[in-house]
Amino acid sequence: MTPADLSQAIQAAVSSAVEAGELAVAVPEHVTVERPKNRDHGDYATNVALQLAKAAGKPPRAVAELLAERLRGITGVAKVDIAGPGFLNITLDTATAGALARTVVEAGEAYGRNDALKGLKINLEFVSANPTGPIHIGGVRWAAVGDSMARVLRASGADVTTEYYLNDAGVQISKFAASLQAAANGREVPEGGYVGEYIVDIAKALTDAIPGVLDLPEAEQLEVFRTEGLKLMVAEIKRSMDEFGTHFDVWFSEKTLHDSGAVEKAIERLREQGHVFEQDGAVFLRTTDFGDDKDRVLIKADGDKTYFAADAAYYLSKRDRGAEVALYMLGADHHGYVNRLKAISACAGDDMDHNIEVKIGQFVKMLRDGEEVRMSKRAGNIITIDDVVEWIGVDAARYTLARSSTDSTITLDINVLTSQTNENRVFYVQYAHARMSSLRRKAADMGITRAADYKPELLSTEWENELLGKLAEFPGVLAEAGQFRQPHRVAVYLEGLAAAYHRFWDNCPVLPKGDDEVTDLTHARLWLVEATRTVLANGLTLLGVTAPERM
RNA sequence: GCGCUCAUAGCUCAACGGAUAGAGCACUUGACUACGGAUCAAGAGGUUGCAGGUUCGAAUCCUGCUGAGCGCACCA
Repeated sequence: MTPADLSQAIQAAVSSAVEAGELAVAVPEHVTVERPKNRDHGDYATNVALQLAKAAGKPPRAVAELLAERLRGITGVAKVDIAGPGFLNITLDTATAGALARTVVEAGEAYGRNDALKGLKINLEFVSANPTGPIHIGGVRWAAVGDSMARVLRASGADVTTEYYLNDAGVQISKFAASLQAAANGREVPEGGYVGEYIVDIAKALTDAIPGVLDLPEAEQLEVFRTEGLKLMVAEIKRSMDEFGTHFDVWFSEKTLHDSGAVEKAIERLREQGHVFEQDGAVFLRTTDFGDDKDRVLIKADGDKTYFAADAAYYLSKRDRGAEVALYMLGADHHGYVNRLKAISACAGDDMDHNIEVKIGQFVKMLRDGEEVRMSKRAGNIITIDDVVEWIGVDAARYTLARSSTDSTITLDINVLTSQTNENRVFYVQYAHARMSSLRRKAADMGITRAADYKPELLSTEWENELLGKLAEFPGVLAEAGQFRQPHRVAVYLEGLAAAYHRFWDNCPVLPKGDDEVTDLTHARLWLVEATRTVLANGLTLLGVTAPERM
């Protein structure tokens, strides 16, 4: 019996009490069932009586009593207690709790998947760093979190399109091209241009690929550096992302929005909605109607479209392509954009509280030898995604970056992470998986296979009960991670699961020693181990981290 | 000046409005003739930045304050 099953059973109990006229409340849509921290509080606890008490006009404990009567009649429920202000503490019988292990093993990779977001079409945009340099550490955080986000959302049934927005039009690209040209000609990088090894590298790659480029007239030369340099840089970014295990379904070019007339069309559509006005020769969107602190220019007095106008066209493109929710993941330096982005949605006639979501992620600080390493894309002295992978590997990087809430700034100590000590929590989790894999190999060597006549009631120790409880939590954790858009919950969960397994390991021998017989308990524990291995592997996959058989 | 975000153990981080705020690291003390000791057990470590408010209950929600980061273009 999973917490979800129990939740439904409690809902049914509420309905029953309502129908019997004992409780005058609306049946709640969702009943919370959680694993109490304190084991004296049973296998599961619900606060539903506390929440219904006010509406019912009865003391919480009286409501709890009504429900407890009904819950005690459910098959598999061993005990129901009322505790504290009105919590219901529920204990399952051992066989019912243990049956979950087999359920998990049989579901395999599908265990944990749920329908919390079924049918929701989400466009998830992340990273989207300018293609004028390598992805830096902030982008790496988004690559890790965004990719996990996509996996988590899909596991909850959402239809997700991942997207990288390439700012391949405009002034920054011109500066990038000019910087390449300068480097190729051995000249000083122009004021405000890009410097760094990668500029020299790309310039060289470009002149190697197109030998006659330096003989062209300046203007033509610059154009070649612009188009070809951009291609090389984007290819670099794609390679880095690929090596990082991060996949984008769509690489969306800003330039195509301008070239196709999509920007003009977007402005027209916003005008039809009545939120566009003209002033001092420029065309504005009245974003202040929807919470922005000033109106935003779409077309400047000189006739040029702004970056903001392209943003509006891009949002509409996402919606036109079928996304019900446009989910943006932006760095903290872009938090000022949230209101204007949401206003675009509202100005287009959409629901700004539903059709658009903007997640802001805090910065990543890096320490080396106890001092902060400063990073500046434009200054050249940068920590790139490739550096991070080289230093700590994809698994440790993805796990470490994805295990914290994006609301938190995180500090990564390069010395610690390069030393590969067990401070990298990913090792703790992966080690648990390696141990289970080892156990599986060992069992196979001994000729032991899991018996079909699984006897779940034999899993009766506190360590087995705790581990089973953890396994049962997984689908709920996944659903919450999806609903709250917080993939880090998966990592936090996995650490708890790994800890529960390590404790089980220390207290519950699985395989027979010496000449001991293979017993039903051996088989039952093998089911439990395999179930745990399955969930650990499923969770690690959601984070884009490998589940090693050996370490 | 205005706005957004953040503030939890010495450090790095958790905690759908729920019961005694949890992990890891570091520190102290134990457990290897058991399937992988990259593990486990025990101990110590907190006025959840400060002050009010909302309620059965607040780290969580509201207000004010303090501190930090970031943002406030007819730039991209």
